[in-house]
Amino acid sequence: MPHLFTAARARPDPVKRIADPTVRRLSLYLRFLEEFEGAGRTTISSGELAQSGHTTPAQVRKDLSSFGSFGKRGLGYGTHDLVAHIRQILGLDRTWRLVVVGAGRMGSAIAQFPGFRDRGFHVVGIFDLDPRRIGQTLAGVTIADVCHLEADVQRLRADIAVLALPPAAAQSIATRLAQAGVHALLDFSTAPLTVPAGVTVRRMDLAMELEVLSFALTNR
Amino acid sequence: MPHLFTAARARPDPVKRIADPTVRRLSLYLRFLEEFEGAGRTTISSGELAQSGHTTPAQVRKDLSSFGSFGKRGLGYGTHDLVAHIRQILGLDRTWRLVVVGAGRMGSAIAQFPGFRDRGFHVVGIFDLDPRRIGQTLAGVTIADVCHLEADVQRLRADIAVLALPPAAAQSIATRLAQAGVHALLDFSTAPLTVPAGVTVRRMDLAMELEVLSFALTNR
DNA sequence: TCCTGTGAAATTCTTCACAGCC
DNA sequence: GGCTGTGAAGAATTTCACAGGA
Repeated sequence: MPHLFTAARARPDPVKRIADPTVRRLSLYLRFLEEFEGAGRTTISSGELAQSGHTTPAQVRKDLSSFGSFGKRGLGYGTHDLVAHIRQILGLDRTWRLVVVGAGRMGSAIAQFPGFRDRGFHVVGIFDLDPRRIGQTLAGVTIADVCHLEADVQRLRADIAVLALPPAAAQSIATRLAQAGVHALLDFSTAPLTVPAGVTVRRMDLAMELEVLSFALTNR
Repeated sequence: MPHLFTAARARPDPVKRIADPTVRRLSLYLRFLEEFEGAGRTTISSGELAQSGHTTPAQVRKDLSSFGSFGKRGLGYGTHDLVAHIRQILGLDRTWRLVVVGAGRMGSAIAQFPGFRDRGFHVVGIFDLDPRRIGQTLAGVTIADVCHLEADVQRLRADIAVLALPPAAAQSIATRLAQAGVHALLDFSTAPLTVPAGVTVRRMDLAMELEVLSFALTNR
């Protein structure tokens, strides 16, 4: 069956072939490490990281070992050091230019999400269809008309787009963004998108998560 | 290592032991089925469902077969029939009472999310700390003071709580909710929560998803 | 002694392939 | 002929367990 998300198939190994769950955990570890670092801890063991992230020490070590040997035996990992490594692995040693498409309640909340800017994600554009919204300012950015999406996205050199749209509109916007060279989409709408190879999509599906909770409550 | 989410361990088998990815896909299938049903289709094959959900026919059949034999060989699945079955499996043949804790931008957007009510998730309570917000009305619900959270949650008979709070506040609220008898949490804050056994937590972590995209863009 | 790094084992999840029924 | 249901095979991910360095 044609699997339409052929995303990270291009080269077989930047280092090996990293599983998605591993990447997600790295992101978690990073947050704890930053906390630990802020608290003045200079080293941390896989066990401590595991506890913070609700996982196991072996998992932590495996995750990190896909990228190199960052720890010292008998001691643990140097906090500062490991922060730097993980930031580099995740590509957080630079800033990313974000656009938000859809300036409704959800889009507005996302655009103003605290902790975007400080983590290197800069909202450089916000788009909407509604003439009453266009021209308003949100998080220091003026809402633009979605009709020049392609040109604006290229001019703004956007790396990532966040879609906060009604499901009916999401697919067409996704296609336009992909065509305009945006290779990463975060989709808050409820319909899964079909995108060209080379474009990565992550879904934030509120309804789905609630339904999983409903299942859990029903079958416990 | 003590794995703190011992949630669905209680009984070994309501029907078998359903994997999380399976449940998520069921939720997806349901949405497509409803669309198909709305379009007047009376039957659908595993191949068609697979295409909508970016998966394979075999996967669809396996997912469904964990719960019973709903299809007819040579024909496919009866659309209406399968909708009813999946709704029942997911526990969507009833309504769920939701509270939203945190009425900031994100909390407000969530509380007013379209398609909650029509999918059986009724927002029955909204809570905040800020005296300026308390007393305001959102989606027909008056924002209440978080200080009587426990009593209110019990009075409202809340099943599920959505947390849209700063990470620092999330853990304490989660603990209070669990104690008040809420067994399902949807957490939009960035810190993973530790909860008593029997409570299910789902995370919606915006920052993590962006970091996964950052990784994908960096390593392709 | 403490804790990392890592092959090997165990487990979980997906795909295959085919018997069975319409 | 077409499509489901499912055991068996295969792939991916997690856990184990232990060698090896600080």
